[in-house]
Amino acid sequence: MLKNEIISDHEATLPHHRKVYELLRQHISDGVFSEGDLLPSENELCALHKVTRPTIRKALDRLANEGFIVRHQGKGSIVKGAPKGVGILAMKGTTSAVGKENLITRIIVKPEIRNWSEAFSFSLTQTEAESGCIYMERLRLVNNKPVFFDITMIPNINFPRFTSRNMDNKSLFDVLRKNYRLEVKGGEQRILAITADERLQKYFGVPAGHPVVQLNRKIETNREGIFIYSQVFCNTDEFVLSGNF
Amino acid sequence: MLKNEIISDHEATLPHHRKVYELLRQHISDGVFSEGDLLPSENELCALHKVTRPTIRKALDRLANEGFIVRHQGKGSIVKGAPKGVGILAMKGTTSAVGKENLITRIIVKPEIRNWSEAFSFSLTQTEAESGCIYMERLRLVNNKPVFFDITMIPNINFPRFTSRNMDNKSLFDVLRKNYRLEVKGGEQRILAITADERLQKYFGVPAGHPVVQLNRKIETNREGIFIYSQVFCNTDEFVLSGNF
DNA sequence: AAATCCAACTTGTAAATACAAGTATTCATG
DNA sequence: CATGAATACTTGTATTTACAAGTTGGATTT
Repeated sequence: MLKNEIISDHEATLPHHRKVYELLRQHISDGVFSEGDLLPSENELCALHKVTRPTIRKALDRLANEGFIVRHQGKGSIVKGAPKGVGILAMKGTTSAVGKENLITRIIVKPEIRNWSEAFSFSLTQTEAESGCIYMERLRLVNNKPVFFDITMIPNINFPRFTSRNMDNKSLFDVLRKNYRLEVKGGEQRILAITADERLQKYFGVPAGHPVVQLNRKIETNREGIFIYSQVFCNTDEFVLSGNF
Repeated sequence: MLKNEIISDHEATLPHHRKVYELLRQHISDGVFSEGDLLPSENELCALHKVTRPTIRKALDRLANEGFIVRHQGKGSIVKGAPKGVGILAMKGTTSAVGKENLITRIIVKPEIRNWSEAFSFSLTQTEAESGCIYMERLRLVNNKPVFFDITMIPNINFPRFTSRNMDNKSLFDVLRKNYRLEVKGGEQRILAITADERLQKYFGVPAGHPVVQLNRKIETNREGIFIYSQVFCNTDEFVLSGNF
């Protein structure tokens, strides 16, 4: 395995099945394979990545489990497209389809170390309360219209260079997964309807009394006792929150 | 493998890893193992079920993935307890815990055969549109305060005596599952915030302009092409919509 | 007595192999 | 030409073997 020696640190330590998973997932997301396409057969992937079938199958197992592909015995693995919203609500236009190119993220408060003020309506564990948190605020615009305003808080446990990372176009979860091996598993969410306060009126450009969806989420990760807390406000005038379950 | 020969048909056809999974899952649900317990080690399970480690690991993989257990390298697999809510939003009080005894369902419109007016924001398949639908409206009260108002529409495909069933205290899904073998799998939901119209003002006892969560859901079933459509309005003043994902 | 090391666990990764079962194509036969 | 059988794929299941890596507890040493 000469090749591994020249690969950067955090990638070299990834097990093979994981690397194959990441690559295929990337390719599906990037559209190298599109919906309905037949993935290369397991044996072809074996030859490609120079690993054995159990290793490839482990990668495909996960892709199938997460809804990226559907496997058919005797036929092959068919690309399903987007991941099943892992409970993370995606947005869906009521008028026209919205591609990724129309989504702009504007950072209101860049990631910075803070003390926990509160975790919305959720209670913190002691270890979380003791360490500070990384705090950020973002505004998401679709077709140049502000739709989401979200506040995210992550326990401050050894994320080197995190606050200096450029988060503009990357998904926060992607950064955490690829660079820090922090994987989102699931969580709890609470939904309520409120009327826009002054700040939301300003961000969304809506009058007082305008109804807004508020979403409080406590998201589990693969690290024991580490949760990501996020509060999302959504102006559902033109775009509704949409998700699979 | 003498043992397998005397096992009933549908169990005999299950692969080993699946049988081990089902058994362990049952044992966790039944409390044979309780939360925090250490599961038997993989090698012990191998000996117990007379299979090899990869087979056992495949069963444990799934249990871990579904949240029944958490695995720790060098330590063992720890029982986590209940399965995660499958995304169906339950309600959670902001003030005090709410038991089931405080939930009352009031039927506004008893199940009746109608033509499809519309499936909220979802599009209907042709077969659905051709057959009529079973329509019902319900109001749910928690501690005698109205919290949910929901409209449910089900394709009218051979549900004998359905419209004459008493739905007062039974869950709609339970009736469908037990009497008609129609099982709910998952689905798509769209969430938006609105202000209460006259009807909701009346039902919820709120003033005009009051924010309300609206939930449009298209729910998949085990029967191909058969979906249940439901529209839920929720007054989140005292109770918020809460769910796991 | 306390600290250290080591051995005996645990789960994680990976290979090589074999056969079963489902699907699609090809080719021979009617 | 149409039908059906053979065959060359595909994924599914399962074993065997080997070593890596994390955890625990006991024995040894200081």
